[in-house]
Amino acid sequence: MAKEGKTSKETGEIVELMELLFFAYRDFISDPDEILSKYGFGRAHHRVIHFVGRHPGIRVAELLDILRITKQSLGRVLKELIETGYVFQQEGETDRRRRLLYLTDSGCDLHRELMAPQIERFKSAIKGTGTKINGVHRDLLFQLIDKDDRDHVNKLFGQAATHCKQKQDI
Amino acid sequence: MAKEGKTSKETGEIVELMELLFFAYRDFISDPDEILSKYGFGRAHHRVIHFVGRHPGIRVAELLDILRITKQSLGRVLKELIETGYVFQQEGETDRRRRLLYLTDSGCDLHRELMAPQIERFKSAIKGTGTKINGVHRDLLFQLIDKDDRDHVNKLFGQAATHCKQKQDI
DNA sequence: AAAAATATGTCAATAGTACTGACGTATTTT
DNA sequence: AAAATACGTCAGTACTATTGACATATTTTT
Repeated sequence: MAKEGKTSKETGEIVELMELLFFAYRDFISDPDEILSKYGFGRAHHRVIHFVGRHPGIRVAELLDILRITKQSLGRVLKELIETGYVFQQEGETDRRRRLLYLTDSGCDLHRELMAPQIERFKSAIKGTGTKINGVHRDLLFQLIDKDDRDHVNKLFGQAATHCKQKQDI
Repeated sequence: MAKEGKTSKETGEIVELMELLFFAYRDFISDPDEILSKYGFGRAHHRVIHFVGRHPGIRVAELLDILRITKQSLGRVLKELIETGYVFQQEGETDRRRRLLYLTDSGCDLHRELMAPQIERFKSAIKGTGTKINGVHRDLLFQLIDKDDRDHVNKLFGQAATHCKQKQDI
C-alpha cells in the first residue's frame, strides 16, 4: 500500500480547499439562478448585468476581457438585454467607434435583486467565520487569480461605481 | 445624488469579495480546461473524474447530489467515461441495485493530471497570502456553502480517499 | 407472497452557453 | 492614404444542462 509521505497531508488539505471552492461557488451561483429564470435569462445575462452595473459606460472589449468569453457569446446575450430594455448603449464621446454600455432603471433594479441574496450569503459567511482580521478573506481569492490579471482586477475595483440608482443603503 | 450611508462601504467590500470569487473560480477552472480538450472531455467529465477519484465506490445517487445536476446530464458523461475506459462500475455487494463507480488506472492518471495545476495554483496562492494561521482560508469558503449542506461536505472530507493509485507523494 | 420503495438507466425534446473563423463597417491613428 | 482599432455579424458546431415520463432490477415493508 501507499506509504504516506510528509507532503501527503498538506496536499490533502489543499484538495479539500479546492473542493470547498467548488462547493462555495456552486451554492453562490444558485442564488441568482432562480431569479434569472423568472426573467428568462441565464448566467451569462447575469454576468453582463453585474459588470455593466458596476462599471457604467464599460466598453464591449473590456467586458469581453473580464468575462473571458467570445464576442459571439457576448453578442447574443447583450442583444437580448438591450431588446428587453435592461441595458442600453451610447456612442463614445471621444471615440465614436465605442459602444458604451449602461443599465437602464429596470437593469439596475434587476442588478440589485440579483446581488441581494449573494450579499446576504457573504455577510453571514463572514460573520460565521468570526474573523475580525481585515483582508484575510480577500487574500486567498485574490491570489488565486492569474498573476497577469491581478493588476487588472485591482484597477477594476478602483473604478467600480456605487450603483447607478441608489434606492437605499442596503 | 445618493448619500453614502454607514453600511455602503461594507457592502462595497462585500461586492468586491463576490467578484473575487468569480475571478478566482474563472481562473481556477481554466487550468484543467486545456487538458480536458486534449481528451475530448468537458468540465462535466472533470467533475465526475474528480469525485469518483476522491470517493472510490461512490454511488450514482451520491454523485448526483454532489454535482447538483440531473441524472440525464450525468448519464451521458458517465457513459462516455466508461466507454473510453476512465471509469468502471461494480455491482454493490450488499445492494445489487447500486452501481459503484471507480476510476481505472488511466482514470487515476487523468485525475492526477487535472489536479496538478490546481494544486499548484492553491499552493502558491496560500504562500502569496503569507498567512500562517491554520484554517482561515477554509473558513470563508466553508461558510459560503448552503447551511444544510455543510455537514454533508464535512462527511465527504472524512470519507475521502488518498488516491487509488499513489504513484508518488507529490 | 404481494406491495411499496429505492437505485439506476433511458427516452425525446429543448435551452443556454460557448466555440472557431471569417468578413464587413465605421472610426481613429499613423 | 494606409493601417489599426472597435464592434457587429455570419454559419456551423459542441457541451452542458434541463423536464418529465417510463422501464428494470432489487430491496424493504406489510
